[in-house]
Amino acid sequence: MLKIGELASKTGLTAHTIRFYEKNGLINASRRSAVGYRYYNDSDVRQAEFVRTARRIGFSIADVATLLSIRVDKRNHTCQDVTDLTQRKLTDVDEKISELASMRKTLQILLNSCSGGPENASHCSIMEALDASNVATVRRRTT
Amino acid sequence: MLKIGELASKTGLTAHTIRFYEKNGLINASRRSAVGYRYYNDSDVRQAEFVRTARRIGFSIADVATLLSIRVDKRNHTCQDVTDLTQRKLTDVDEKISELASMRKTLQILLNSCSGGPENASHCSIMEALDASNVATVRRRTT
DNA sequence: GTTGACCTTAGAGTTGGCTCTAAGCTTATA
DNA sequence: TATAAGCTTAGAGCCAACTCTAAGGTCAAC
Repeated sequence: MLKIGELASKTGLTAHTIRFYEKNGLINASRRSAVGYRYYNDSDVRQAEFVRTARRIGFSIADVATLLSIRVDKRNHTCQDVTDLTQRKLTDVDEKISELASMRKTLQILLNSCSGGPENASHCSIMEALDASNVATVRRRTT
Repeated sequence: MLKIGELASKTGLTAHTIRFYEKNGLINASRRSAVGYRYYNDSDVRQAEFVRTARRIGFSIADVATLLSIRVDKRNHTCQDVTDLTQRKLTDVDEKISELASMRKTLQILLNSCSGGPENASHCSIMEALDASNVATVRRRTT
């Protein structure tokens, strides 16, 4: 049986985070000592690792709670329940990526438009583009 | 001279957001009526549009404040000041994209590993992969 | 028997960017 | 003149996921 600090170093979570996850129903200590210390058995450790893995992949705390509820009762859930959640997450991630890709593209265009040199910014094409309110009007440099 | 609601509909910001930006030094009303109504002139409107454009591209409020300080005093800033900020932002965006791309890859592998069918989740390969703590061990389906 | 590392709790603070509320005043329209 | 739409402020609330604090109790080692 591990104490919270031991679980922390084993999982790479902090003790604070473990308590926070407990408050959110993701991790629990199957035993408490007489004075209240948390003790984690092998099954608790596996659950904590499951949580950590799922969080790293990008599942939210609410998602992980759902995954755990499937995990404890696999026979009453289908593979589709799991893939649906995973697919939703993938769609979220794709949306975020495309927003960022759009920002990236604009930033890159801005950078290409400006020399970046030590001359003063009076005619800086990035500043002009931001002022134009229509960043699409920015041109690549040809010099 | 526009009132705050007019500026809001002109820029696509809300009046709340405009006041919030004012508190953060991004937008100001060059005139107040006797009873305190904000009035925006053309220059204020252009600044508000600049702010909106920069925010849409992904610059933070602090970044926009920096850009504005360059904007009001272009002669004492260089193109490099501007490109440095833009480059930093691009690097941030790239970092976020690569985190998301890594999540995306894992999610896609998980999805490929599981049929997603109506059978119960007892042998769901996604659940198994999350349990394995080593999601890299997951296999694509060959069926 | 004292030091120092570790544990407990409730609850507040952080980050960033809004978003909203309450309570009241002003202005435009019918 | 009545009503509705719009404006003012300070300040609270929201979101996610932590992160930290205060004030104290416990435990192992020397």
